[in-house]
Amino acid sequence: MGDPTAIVTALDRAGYRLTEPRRSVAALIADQDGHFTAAELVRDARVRQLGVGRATIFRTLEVLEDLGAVERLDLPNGEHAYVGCEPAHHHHVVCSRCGRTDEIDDEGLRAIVVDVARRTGYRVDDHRLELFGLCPACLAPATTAAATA
Amino acid sequence: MGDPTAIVTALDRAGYRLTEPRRSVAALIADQDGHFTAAELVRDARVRQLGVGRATIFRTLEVLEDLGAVERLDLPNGEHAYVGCEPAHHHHVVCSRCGRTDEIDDEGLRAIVVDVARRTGYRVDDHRLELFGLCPACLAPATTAAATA
DNA sequence: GCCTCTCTTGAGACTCAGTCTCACATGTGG
DNA sequence: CCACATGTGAGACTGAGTCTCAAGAGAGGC
Repeated sequence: MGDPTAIVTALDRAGYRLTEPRRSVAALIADQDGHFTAAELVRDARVRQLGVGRATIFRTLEVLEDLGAVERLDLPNGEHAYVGCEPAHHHHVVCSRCGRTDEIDDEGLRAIVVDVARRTGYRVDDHRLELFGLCPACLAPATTAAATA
Repeated sequence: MGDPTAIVTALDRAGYRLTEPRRSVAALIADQDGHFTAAELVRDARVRQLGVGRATIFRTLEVLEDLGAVERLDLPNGEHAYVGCEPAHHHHVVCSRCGRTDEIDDEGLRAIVVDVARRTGYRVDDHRLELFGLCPACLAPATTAAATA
């Protein structure tokens, strides 16, 4: 599906070595649909016989998160998942059924943050917004079924 | 600090038995300042020699979360924490230094959710917003120090 | 007050994510 | 093409959270 190049160049630009395992992880991530967990990458790597160790996958994800090439989500069930994404501040809508994610921008939220800061007296440094629901594709059969029933 | 009664009555109303261990957990929670982790409750329980098992603490937290008497937070470092709170939909600002949390209401967010749904085509069923920063109390010495320096 | 029945509990085994260590391998700049 | 810092894999380790199961204890009925 995706193209690992963006991840690889991000690593390169940040001064990390372009090692074989890192390229493999980049390729695995580029191939994910929607969000994915570290465990899934580990499994995929094993299936494809890439010979990439567990520790390396965790380490690479950590690096990529620092670089903003990947973002971490906290799913409602408590799992930690990741999504490959553009390195700019933004948020995600996550499909609870198929795991697809879309990025949403920050706009309206900024006003809320400012307002909350004013009302509570906190200095707000960081925030996280995650929306969960059904994506259009998963929604379609549901509505059709409802109409048919 | 807090009063465990609210938690106890919430359990009662929902038809759960008011057992000694549950009362203990309610008391522990009421005594927490700001957010707390399951591990902290376990430690506190051991320190106070309450004789409440680990499993019970996890189970009670789960029940209380269902009842909305407690809400789960995902801290930026990946830890799962809880806050005792009113059983109504809302969000939290969390102090990164002292762990204090304040509730913030939903208002402005609703508009964002609707807007995102319209633009992405998702049906948004659930959302989570968490703000992180410094509370007024932790902010005060920082600004004072800055002014002095 | 006490009995019974069901819900709840504690201990500890278990699972699984994530981290750490350390000897070995490999990019990269010179 | 060499040297050496950086990165890697195996596997031990940690700690959160779950599960099981026999034993314990609320709560309603008598």
